[in-house]
Amino acid sequence: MRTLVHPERDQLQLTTILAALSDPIRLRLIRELALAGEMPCGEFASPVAKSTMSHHVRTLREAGVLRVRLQGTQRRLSLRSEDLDARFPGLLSAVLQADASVEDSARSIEPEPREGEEGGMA
Amino acid sequence: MRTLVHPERDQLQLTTILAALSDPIRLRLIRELALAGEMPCGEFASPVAKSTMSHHVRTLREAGVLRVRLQGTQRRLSLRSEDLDARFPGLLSAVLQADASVEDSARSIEPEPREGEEGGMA
DNA sequence: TTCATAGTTCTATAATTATCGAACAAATAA
DNA sequence: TTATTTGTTCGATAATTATAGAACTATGAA
Repeated sequence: MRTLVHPERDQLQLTTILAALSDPIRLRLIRELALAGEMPCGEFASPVAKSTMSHHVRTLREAGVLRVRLQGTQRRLSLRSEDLDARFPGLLSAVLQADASVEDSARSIEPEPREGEEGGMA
Repeated sequence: MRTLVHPERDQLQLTTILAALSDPIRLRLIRELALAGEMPCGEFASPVAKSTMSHHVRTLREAGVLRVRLQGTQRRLSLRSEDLDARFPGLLSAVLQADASVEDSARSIEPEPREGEEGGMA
């Protein structure tokens, strides 16, 4: 129980990373991390239960988006910016710089309604 | 049955787009589109059924990643590069330029095994 | 009109995924 | 030692998603 599994840089998979980033809660976590540099898991205020948060952190870690460092009773999280930049140049910064206005916070509360298709066959 | 619904540029949502791009089949389609410019749905050789392909195209269209234009019996697809660039600068190009070596094609055939966690509590 | 082409929609199913609460585990403080 | 803090893991459930086949629709050609 000492080390956590993190994928190697050259094993990072684009689709896995995109999937990891496509969740509103995880995206918010990533953004806070980008600002804070390194922060403990629990510092992130989220509307979900502890076990759910644990699941999200695990998803991000296994995708290779962040690194988890054990320190005392807490796990300190940090973005794997260098690895991500090396393998997928520009991806992380594009995601971080993206306009976070309405959307993400909104989506985590209330998913947008499925648009009603207007047109018989399309 | 004339027009298809496409989200407006300013309604594009990052998480929705990332989710749309996180599927191996859809990612491959997007890459072909980026090369071919505009191409009919059916030109894309995929291992999935017609109805499944239709679902993927719809997902991409509703996310705002591509545009579908009706022409005769076929639907011509094209990337919404300008809209994407305007709203999320650098995102599409980062995804397109990403090393597509092993991973994506591989993942569509055989998903990578869930790594066995080694460590009691993490 | 009849047929072929291209794709959608419906229905169903299997697989993932998000979520939570309860029980557990490790490090540290009292 | 016992209790606290910080998080994980397990088991269950609900929601989403990928997939396919069958029936359907629209366009254009014979």
